[in-house]
Amino acid sequence: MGDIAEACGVSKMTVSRVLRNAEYGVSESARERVLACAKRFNYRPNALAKSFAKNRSGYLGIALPFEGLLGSAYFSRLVAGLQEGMAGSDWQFALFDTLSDSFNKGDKLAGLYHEQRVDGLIAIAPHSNEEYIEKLTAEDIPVIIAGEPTQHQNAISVSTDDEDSIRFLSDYLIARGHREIGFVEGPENLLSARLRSDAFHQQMAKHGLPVNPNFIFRGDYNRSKTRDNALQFLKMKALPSAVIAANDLMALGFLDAANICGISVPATCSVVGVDDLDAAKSSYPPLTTMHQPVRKTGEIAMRCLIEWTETGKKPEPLKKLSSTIVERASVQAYPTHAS
Amino acid sequence: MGDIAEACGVSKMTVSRVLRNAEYGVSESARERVLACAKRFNYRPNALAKSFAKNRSGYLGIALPFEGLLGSAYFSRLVAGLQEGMAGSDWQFALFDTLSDSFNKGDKLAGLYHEQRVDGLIAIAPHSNEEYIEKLTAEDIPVIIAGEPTQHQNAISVSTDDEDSIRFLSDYLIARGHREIGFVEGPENLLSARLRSDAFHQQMAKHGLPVNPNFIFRGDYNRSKTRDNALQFLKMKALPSAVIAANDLMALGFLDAANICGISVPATCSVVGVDDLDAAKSSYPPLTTMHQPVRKTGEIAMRCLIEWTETGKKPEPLKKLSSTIVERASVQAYPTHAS
DNA sequence: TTGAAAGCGCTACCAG
DNA sequence: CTGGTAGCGCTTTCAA
Repeated sequence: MGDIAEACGVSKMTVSRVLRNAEYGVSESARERVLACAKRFNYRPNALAKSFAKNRSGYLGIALPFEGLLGSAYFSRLVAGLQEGMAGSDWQFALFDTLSDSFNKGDKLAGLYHEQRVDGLIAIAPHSNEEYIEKLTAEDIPVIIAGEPTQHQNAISVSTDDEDSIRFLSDYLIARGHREIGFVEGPENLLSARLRSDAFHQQMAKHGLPVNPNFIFRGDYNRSKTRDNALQFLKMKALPSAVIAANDLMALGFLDAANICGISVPATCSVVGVDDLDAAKSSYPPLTTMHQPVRKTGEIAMRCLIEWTETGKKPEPLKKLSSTIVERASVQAYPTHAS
Repeated sequence: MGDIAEACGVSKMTVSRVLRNAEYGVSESARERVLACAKRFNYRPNALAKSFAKNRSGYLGIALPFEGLLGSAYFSRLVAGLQEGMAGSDWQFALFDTLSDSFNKGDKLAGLYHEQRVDGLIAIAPHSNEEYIEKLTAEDIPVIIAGEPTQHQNAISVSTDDEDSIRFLSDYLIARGHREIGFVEGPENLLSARLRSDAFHQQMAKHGLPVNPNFIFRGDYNRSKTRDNALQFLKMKALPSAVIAANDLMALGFLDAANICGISVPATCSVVGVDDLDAAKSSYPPLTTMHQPVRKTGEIAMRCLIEWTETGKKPEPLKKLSSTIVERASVQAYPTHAS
């Protein structure tokens, strides 16, 4: 930078101003000269020096459990949103695994911030409210939880509204004449799965409809496991006219089983899921499901985070985005064999 | 750091030495005092300052097309390897999308390096030999291509050996009495897909076996597309006794179709794939496939990159890792109806 | 074994 | 509108 100042016969300051795109405080002629010179010298601003001087790393961290999440459609959608939310800005992504260094996750992540490796964090932990959130929040580190509502006091989160999806789906099927409705459960130890299950039972109760325990089975958010369980389930003499799966993966597993058994969906039994995975578009038959605005979640989370790190002002604590139904071909309205 | 030097009655230098874990050049007593003091002060080294002084960002970039790859099992496996390769080191991951900023990918990535935002790059571009590789290589930027062999001169890559997998699979089926073998093709525009296809034809020719064009169809590395095409395919009166899918996703799609049609795998038709996705373990029936050492690929790539950035010595140009078969339940040996 | 000094490349702050 | 000066927190170099 000194070189180019010298070559142009101006001070480093002027050069700095021009290069920083400061719109004021520099004459046009000087600006042009400097710009030309910079190009000639093939000048590259040094991000390290800049970071150091401004006391900002320029990196925003994404913290998530690599195993399981990194390869999921959910992650890629969320990141697409994060990207969108940071479009046009000069921030960069850093990536951290909350599983490694598990012995001291809180310290690790907090350290990242204190050591100025990142200026803020997005925590993706849809599967549990990890304890590290508490520590980060307590230390006033800019961190936003994406994808899961959290019970932590003062923590900021942006998520989709799981319970609402299930309620909607229950109403949807009931409105279409279904009375006997089955449910495929997610893993017991996951908050979101419990929330979904509760919402189903509540909504059935609200409509005065009984829940037949035979029509409930576990799939653990897993396609092949659900398939295997459904293979048993479908042997029952009396089937429900519809089944709600707590997520798409399980709905897909149910379809796999139905195809193997030669049971027709939706003629014999309707199926709905939650998530709207890419695969739900092209399943056999295409799956009616709740589209979760995961991408939007990421976008909002990122905007909040940037706002927070740039202004220092902590945003509102919680946002829940609601889902919308995508009607495809796995639901039969007014089934003739409905009880 | 000054504070703690003062408090201990030593110089900043001594403190620096202690904190850097320099094994020599400092007395035990001084070391202990400094360490204690640092703990008391809750001292945090500032990574920014360190980076600046050492002229290293501490970040290694992973460049990939977010869309399509970010949510894939392939990506997560590769990253697991990268992580392994960087275990114990002080490097961090940065993440860049080769699709955004597509207008000037080369410049963008090169810029990242020149601006010192990253000290090296892993390029994951299994689907094409992007032009930006050329630019990076020409500028002697430490970049390693993971997952795909490359034709670029001087570029360094670590990849799995696709052709070898297909050759092995062909031999494997032939050795088990199969004579009429079908093939599910990947997308035409992908190098790896063409390579796999060529390998199949070559190997059949080598054994003096004809390839029936009716037994070849396209799946484009896509599960549901393959399912739909296979649904047609399986209507043929004469089927091959085995089918090789150029990847697991397509093998899975083929299984979907077989299940829907009620065609028994492997009794009627055997199926094999390439990749060994998680889903291949639990498909119906479980899939016999080639396990690609994707994780290993990542690990080696990362080790090479670190070596390169730390020593400045460019590693050997190309490594190909070979695959091993995982025998499950989708192949029938010595089918009775083989021609 | 220790310490003093210089400097990494940039920005902030205050003068002119 | 412009330029000087003073750091940012660490490492490197050299001298004691």
